Amino acid sequence: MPSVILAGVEAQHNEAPRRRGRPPDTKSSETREAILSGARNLFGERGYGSVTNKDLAAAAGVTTGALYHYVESKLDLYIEVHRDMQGRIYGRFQEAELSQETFIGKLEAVLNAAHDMNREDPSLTKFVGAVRADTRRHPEIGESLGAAMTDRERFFLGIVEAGIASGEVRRQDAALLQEFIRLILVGLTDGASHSLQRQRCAIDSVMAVVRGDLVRPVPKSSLPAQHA
Amino acid sequence: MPSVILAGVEAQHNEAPRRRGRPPDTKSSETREAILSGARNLFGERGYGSVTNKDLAAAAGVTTGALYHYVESKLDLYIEVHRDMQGRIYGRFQEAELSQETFIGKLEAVLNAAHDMNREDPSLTKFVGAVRADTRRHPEIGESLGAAMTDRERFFLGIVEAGIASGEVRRQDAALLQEFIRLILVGLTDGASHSLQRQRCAIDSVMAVVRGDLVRPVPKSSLPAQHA
Amino acid sequence: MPSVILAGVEAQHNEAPRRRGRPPDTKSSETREAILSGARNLFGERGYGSVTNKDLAAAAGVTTGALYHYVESKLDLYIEVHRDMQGRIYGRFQEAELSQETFIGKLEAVLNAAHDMNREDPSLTKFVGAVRADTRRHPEIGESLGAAMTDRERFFLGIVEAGIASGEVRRQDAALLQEFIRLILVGLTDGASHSLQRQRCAIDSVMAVVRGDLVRPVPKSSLPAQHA
Amino acid sequence: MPSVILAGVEAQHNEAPRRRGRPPDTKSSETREAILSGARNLFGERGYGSVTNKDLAAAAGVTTGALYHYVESKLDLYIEVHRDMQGRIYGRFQEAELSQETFIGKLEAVLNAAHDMNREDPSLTKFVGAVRADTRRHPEIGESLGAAMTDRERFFLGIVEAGIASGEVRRQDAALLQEFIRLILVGLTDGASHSLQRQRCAIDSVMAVVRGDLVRPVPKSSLPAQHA
DNA sequence: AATGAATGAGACTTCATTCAT
DNA sequence: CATGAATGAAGTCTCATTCAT
Repeated sequence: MPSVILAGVEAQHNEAPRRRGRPPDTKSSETREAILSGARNLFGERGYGSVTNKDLAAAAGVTTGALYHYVESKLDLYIEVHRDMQGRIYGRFQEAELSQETFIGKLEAVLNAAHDMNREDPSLTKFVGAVRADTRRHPEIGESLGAAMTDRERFFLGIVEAGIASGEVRRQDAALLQEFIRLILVGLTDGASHSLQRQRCAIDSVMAVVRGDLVRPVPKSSLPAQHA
Repeated sequence: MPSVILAGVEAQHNEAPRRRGRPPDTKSSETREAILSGARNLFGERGYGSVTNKDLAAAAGVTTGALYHYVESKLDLYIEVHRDMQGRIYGRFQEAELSQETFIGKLEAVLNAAHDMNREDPSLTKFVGAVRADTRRHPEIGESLGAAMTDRERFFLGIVEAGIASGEVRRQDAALLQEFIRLILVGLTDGASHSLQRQRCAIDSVMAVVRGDLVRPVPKSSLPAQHA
Repeated sequence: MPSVILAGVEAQHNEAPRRRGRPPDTKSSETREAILSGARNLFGERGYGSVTNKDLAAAAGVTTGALYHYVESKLDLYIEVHRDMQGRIYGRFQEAELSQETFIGKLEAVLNAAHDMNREDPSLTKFVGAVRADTRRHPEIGESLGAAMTDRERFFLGIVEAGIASGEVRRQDAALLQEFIRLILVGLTDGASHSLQRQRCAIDSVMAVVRGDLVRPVPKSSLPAQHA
Repeated sequence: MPSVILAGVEAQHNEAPRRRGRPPDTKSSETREAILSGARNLFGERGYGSVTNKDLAAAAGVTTGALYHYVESKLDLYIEVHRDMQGRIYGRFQEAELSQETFIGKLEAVLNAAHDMNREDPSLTKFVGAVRADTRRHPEIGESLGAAMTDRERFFLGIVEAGIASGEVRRQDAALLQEFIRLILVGLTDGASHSLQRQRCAIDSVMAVVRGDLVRPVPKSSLPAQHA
């Protein structure tokens, strides 16, 4: 997590007498952190177009002019937030995925990890949920994001492969399953992220359906009695 | 001069600057249709905030001022499009739902109906997909939409109830299942609506998973999934 | 006063069977009357700039397009109303003036006539009160009104002359007195016209002051006022 | 680049298109002063509705956007100008009033003070004269002005009371006299403020009439005025 | 590094007027 | 005579961005 970007200028003086060890976090890097964090929040909540530079500045506790010391434009800030977000998320996802061996296990582990992160910092999930719409509404974003967006695809493709290897999934169903995952991912971020409880419930429902626990097709006769 | 619906295409300009006053051969109802249709397209594609009055006027083949003969404001136009959309969709959905008796049958029939409608007029589905984000980004929309938004909930609750009656679903799973439906609906409209083929595939994947055909848990040696 | 307010719906048939004698007032002339009357009201209440053509049309029970059958423009309508107003007022004023012989008598008679007219049709007085401001705010009006505005001056100059003839006023005070009349006229139309009661009171106060009944300078120990 | 106050004069354009960003040597307080002053001028001359943002900006030597650094809206600017005006006027009025003891003395002192202020800065008086019409034409103004408008009433009520105390006025005539003052005030601001000379003359005429010097009723043979 | 005054482009909206019907 | 759809110009306001300080 890169710390730097001191934009050439050193912090002019160290308030306190220099202590040993790690040099003090420059004020600059704190401001940068505040800007990114505030932006993630606002973008996630209201989307790129509805957030003004003034909002962004206020959320970071600076003025609009100051923003331009840290980013080149509002668009650039959005891209920065996106990059930062991806770094945070995929580490956790990878870790979760590796802890399990079956498709179902990996899927559940990853969804749980996503939920944990949502609990720790909801702005992250909300931002992810906003990206799709923003990309469609503001073509500049899609262009600037470029390849960054296919990472997710690759990641979940890996999980599907694990399911094939374990025998849970037939090779010919891979494409279908991947589509399904894409689908629930959209639902989980765009739709269910604004309430922790709701997201928890949604994840559980997905896992139940995937396990075949939620719906049992009635075999022959149309309306039989309740099953046990 | 309606005719259009070329949405966004400036069209080939009848070089001569239009005279003032009422153009020949206009029919109010056609223009109104052109405005609604163009707006549905644009809103669905780029969202409320990114579509300008100029865009809307151009898509309907009129000037921005003319818009205000038909609606009171841009917001009002959005609401109008929404109302129109609901009328179109729910008739079809109800019809589809009634044609089947099981939960799975009803679900599939409704999703297929949605897909058919998407094929007939993609702007409808795209608009539906845009509404959620727009509502979050522009509070005025949520306020004006009011109760109109809960209709969907009620409709799908009915389907779940049918599943309980038929024995496919346990009563205690109703809430979970409803959450699942919400989820895939979001995924199907927000995420998969921009490509017919993709949406078809997504619907199939959902039905396959729901039927238990897509994933078969390996019975014996599966590592237990941890839970946060 | 014009039947109407059916806004858009034609009177389908002339209720009563045609009577003999004078040909019926064409609908046209009734409409014209309605337009002038409605305009006088609106202009008097809100001023030229704040009244829209739509307001004017609605007040007359027609559509904006119809307005242009009767006047050439909004400005033209204003001028028309003004001309109509002057015709109505100065007949009454002249009559009142001629009924008295002294300056005080004439002044009171005229102010009373003004008050009577205000009672009969307040829109007239309100319109008069609005003209000054409108003229200043919209130079086109002043230009179109042209000489029409000096009529008032001439009229009141005549009354002052009568005061000189009767011995109530010294010739060298003529200019001063005319200025005074101008002043109270402004006050009586611009300021006091919106409440009949108030206008009555204002007129009485003016007459009382002019008669010397309202304020009696204290003869002996008054600090001399500075300034001429 | 403020400096100006040329109100309405486009000034001689420094041919080169202005660069973006903050111009050199700006002082916020000067610009604010220029905006208020220019607005007072324009509003006073043409009224709220006829003055555009572009006019206001040009009069202050800035662009329309810059206006919104200082006020929240055109309406807000109007209110601000009004507040500023009241502050300036009532100090002077109070001072003038306290310098005299009789009703006539106080009245003359106050009117003279008004005239002096008109000479020093005519925009002030013109603005006062415009307020009544603006309030009637634009209800928002009346609402925003709120209590600020009754101050004048209170002030002149005080002068009338002084007249009662000094014996110049009978208690039962108080209401009548107050109405008279209201009347001449309207006449003096709305009607006579656009020419210094005229206003001087109008004030003199009022004082002469109040003193009983201008009109002497002919004692014996006066025809009685009729009354409606 | 930070401020905040200022710009300029463009958004939404209103309105007098025109004109085919 | 009357309608009302439509125009086009103008008005109020917003906002990303720049730049002197």
